[in-house]
Amino acid sequence: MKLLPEKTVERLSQYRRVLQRELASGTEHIYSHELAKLLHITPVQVRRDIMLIGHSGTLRRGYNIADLIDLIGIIIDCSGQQKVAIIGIGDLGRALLNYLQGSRTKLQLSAVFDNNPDKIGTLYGGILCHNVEHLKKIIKRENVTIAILSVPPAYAVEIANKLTEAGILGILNYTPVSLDVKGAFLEQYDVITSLEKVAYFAKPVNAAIMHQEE
Amino acid sequence: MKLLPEKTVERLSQYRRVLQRELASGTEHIYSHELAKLLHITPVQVRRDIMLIGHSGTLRRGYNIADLIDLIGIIIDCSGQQKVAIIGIGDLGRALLNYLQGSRTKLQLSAVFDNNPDKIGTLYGGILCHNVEHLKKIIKRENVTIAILSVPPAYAVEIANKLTEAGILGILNYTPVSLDVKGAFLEQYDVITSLEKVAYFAKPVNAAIMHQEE
DNA sequence: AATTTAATGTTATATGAATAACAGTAATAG
DNA sequence: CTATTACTGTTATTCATATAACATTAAATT
Ligand SMILES: NC(=O)c1ccc[n+]([C@@H]2O[C@H](COP(=O)([O-])OP(=O)(O)OC[C@H]3O[C@@H](n4cnc5c(N)ncnc54)[C@H](O)[C@@H]3O)[C@@H](O)[C@H]2O)c1
Ligand SMILES: NC(=O)c1ccc[n+]([C@@H]2O[C@H](COP(=O)([O-])OP(=O)(O)OC[C@H]3O[C@@H](n4cnc5c(N)ncnc54)[C@H](O)[C@@H]3O)[C@@H](O)[C@H]2O)c1
Repeated sequence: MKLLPEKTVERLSQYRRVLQRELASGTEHIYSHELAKLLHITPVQVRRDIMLIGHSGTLRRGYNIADLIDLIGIIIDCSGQQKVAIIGIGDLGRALLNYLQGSRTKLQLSAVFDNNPDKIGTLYGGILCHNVEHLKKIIKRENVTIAILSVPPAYAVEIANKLTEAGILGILNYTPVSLDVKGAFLEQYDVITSLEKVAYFAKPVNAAIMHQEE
Repeated sequence: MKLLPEKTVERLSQYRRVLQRELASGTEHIYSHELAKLLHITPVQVRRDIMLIGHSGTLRRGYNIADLIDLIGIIIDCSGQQKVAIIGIGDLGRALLNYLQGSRTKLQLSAVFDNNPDKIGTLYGGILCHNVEHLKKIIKRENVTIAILSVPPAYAVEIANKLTEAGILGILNYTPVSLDVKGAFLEQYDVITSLEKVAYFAKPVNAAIMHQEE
C-alpha cells in the first residue's frame, strides 16, 4: 500500500468537514462538481482524490456522503484512535484548544502540558494541565501519538527531543523554530512566514503581474 | 520581471528571521551551508533561492548578512511600506496580534476590527479596535493592503467581500471557510487540516512506510 | 432498442518545486 | 606560478502535483 500525496490528505480533511455539514442538512449524495464548488477547486481534483482512496460513486447519484465520511475517518484518524496533546497552554495553546473542541475532528485532545505552576493542575476545556516534567511518562502511558507544540521558542528543541524520546509519531510545531526530528512526522507552521508570503504577492507590482496572467 | 516561486518566498521569510538573529549576535557573513543548517534544508536550496533574488555572495566569505536582510526586505514587504489589519480580535486574533508585535517583521499592524461593542474603542497592543462597520472606509483611508481574517465562520464570506471591495491586496484567512476572492492574493490556513494531515502520516502503519523509505 | 446525456474513473501531459550535476572562481598551499 | 581547495552560481534532471484529455457507464429520452 502506497502513501497518499500530502495535498490529497489535506483535501480529504476539508472534504470531510463540508460533507459533515451536508449530511447534517439531510443530503445523502453529492456530485464531484458540487463538492468541488464548496471548496473552490475543480471537479477533476475531487474525483482524482476519491479515486486514490479507493472509493466509488454511483453514476447518476454521485458519492454517498456517509460512506465517504466514514472512509476518510478510517484513512486519516483511524476513526478516533489517535490522541493529541498540547504542550504550552498560553494564548495560542488556548485558542487552539477551544477551536479543536468546538470542531468535529475525530482526533481526541487528551492531555495538556505547561511549566507554569499556576496552570498546572487546572482544567482547560475539561482537560487537566500536567507538569511538563512528566511529559514523557504521560505521553507513553496515555499512548498519545500527536503533539502540538506551542511553547516559547527557547524551549522548542528541548521539548521536541523529549517528545520523540517518548515515542511520539507526529508533531505540529507552531514555534518559530526550525526543528529536525527523527522518527516522527513534522509539520511546521508560522504566521509570519504566511503573512510575509501574502505581502510579497500582494505588493502592487506583483499583484499586477498575477492579475494579468489570469 | 517574473514572480518568485511561492516556496522560495516562504523560505526568504525564514532566512531573514535567522539572519536577523545572526546579525544581532555580531556575525557579518554566512555560508550557504551554515544558513541551510539553521533551517534544516540543503545548501543548494539556499544558493538557488539567493540566486533567484539576484544576490551574490563572495567566494571565500559567503553572503553579507546585512545586505541580504535588506534585499529580502525590499522584495517581501517594501521595507515597511505595507500595512496589516486584523478582523475579529477574539482568542485567535489576540494571540496573533501579540505574536506579530513581538516579532521583527517589517509589516506594520495598523488596524483592528470587531463587532463587539465591548471591544470597539479599546486598545489591543496599542492599536485601537474599530467598529467593523467602518471597515471599508478605514481600510481605504489608511491604505491597508493586507488583512488577517479571524472572525467566526458565519461572517467570513461577508467580510471577505467587503475587504475586496475596499481594494485589499492580500488576505490571510484563518476561518475554516473556503473563500473565493478576486483581485487579491488569498492564503488559507486551518489547524484541523494541518493536524489531520499529521495524523495520517503519524498513523503507525504509515509511519512505518515513511521510515522504511529513508 | 438505439441514442443521447451527464456523470464517474483512468491515463497522459504540463507545471512547479527540489535535487543533483556541473561550471566557475578567488584564495591558499606547495 | 601552478595546483588545490572550498566555496558560489547555473543548468539539467527528477519528483510531486495539478490539469487536461479520454474512456466508461447507467439512466433518461426518443
Ligand atoms: N506559529 C504561529 O503562527 C504562532 C502564532 C503565535 C505564537 N506562536 C508561537 O507559539 C508559541 C506560544 O505562543 P503564545 O503566544 O501562546 O505564548 P505564551 O507565552 O502566551 O504561551 C506560552 C506557554 O508556554 C508555557 N511554557 C513556557 N515554558 C514551557 C516549558 N518549558 N514547557 C511547557 N510549557 C512551557 C508558558 O507557561 C505559557 O503558558 C511561541 O513560540 C510563539 O512564538 C506561533
Ligand atoms: N485556522 C485556524 O487554525 C484557527 C484556529 C482557531 C480558530 N480559528 C477560527 O478563527 C476564527 C476566530 O476564532 P477565535 O477562537 O478567535 O473565536 P472568538 O469567538 O474568540 O473570536 C471571534 C471574534 O470575532 C468577533 N466578531 C464576530 N463577528 C464579527 C464581525 N461580523 N465582524 C468583526 N468581528 C466579528 C467577535 O466579537 C470575536 O471578538 C473562527 O472562525 C475560528 O473558527 C481558526
